[in-house]
Amino acid sequence: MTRANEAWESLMKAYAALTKQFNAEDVWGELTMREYDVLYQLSKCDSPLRMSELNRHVLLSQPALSRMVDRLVERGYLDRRPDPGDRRGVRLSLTPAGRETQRAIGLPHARSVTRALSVLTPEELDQLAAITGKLSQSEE
Amino acid sequence: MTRANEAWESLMKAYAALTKQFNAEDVWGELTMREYDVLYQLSKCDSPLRMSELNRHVLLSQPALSRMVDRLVERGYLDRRPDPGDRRGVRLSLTPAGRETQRAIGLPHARSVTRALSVLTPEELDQLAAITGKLSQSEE
DNA sequence: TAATGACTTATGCGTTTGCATCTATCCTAA
DNA sequence: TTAGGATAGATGCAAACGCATAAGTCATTA
Repeated sequence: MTRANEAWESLMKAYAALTKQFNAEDVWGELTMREYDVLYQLSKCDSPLRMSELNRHVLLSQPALSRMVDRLVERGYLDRRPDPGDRRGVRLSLTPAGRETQRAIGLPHARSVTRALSVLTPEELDQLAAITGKLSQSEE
Repeated sequence: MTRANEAWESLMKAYAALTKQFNAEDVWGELTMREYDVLYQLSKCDSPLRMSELNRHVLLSQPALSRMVDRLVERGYLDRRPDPGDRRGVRLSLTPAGRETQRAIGLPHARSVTRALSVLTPEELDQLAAITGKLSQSEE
């Protein structure tokens, strides 16, 4: 077992443990965690996002994301309109209700995250962010 | 945005990017990545594992795991038998075919992992393993 | 400008998932 | 010993998923 494999296994284990814990918390309201993730990704952009771009940040297949967006539009959280510059594509953004819902869930969830990671020192948090940042960057 | 939240987001992003990359590689044969994970977890234990114990290591709901085990038993990868000490429970282990399949997939996959994490120095790999280890430990 | 191939999103379809619940067994204490 | 609650795993069912592919648009080149 190489160092790299141990590190990856440990990362997966931490991801699974934390994800399960966050999922079990009673903060998600009318959304699933995956749906919240879509709203969160959109909340970070002020200009509308392309489906394909959003798909890069979400752990879902393209068809699954397409249908999840369907449902979120239907339910009034998302605005989907044709991209004027490229008629193949769409531009996605949060509706006011979507933004509101994202905030309402994001606040308590952010507190859970802070609490769960409070076993790490500030230095360790910085190291973790730096190292994982390096990993996702190398994929592009 | 606190340090903790930045670290968690960066961890999620790295997990998503790497998972997608590994999933796209042509090493999984007749298994999905999730199924492989079950076989891998079992390959690490020499004594049979309880379903509930296995469930702690896998990112699946209890019913979903129960049925996935069903299918893996059906397909000849897993052996499921009643636990003699607790008649509510079952004891899961790999069949020879299951062990063989796990190895056949595990080898090339481990190489992919090594390659993907080769952007990190040995020190960074150790730090990553230590920090994420601390995170999953604090959940127990 | 017409043809070819790449790209973006949507849809058909069979499989898998999660939630709620059920059954069976275990454990504790009256 | 037996009633009540906890725990382990399985099952019914609707919702969501991934794979393969379709439909529409763009970009290149002949």
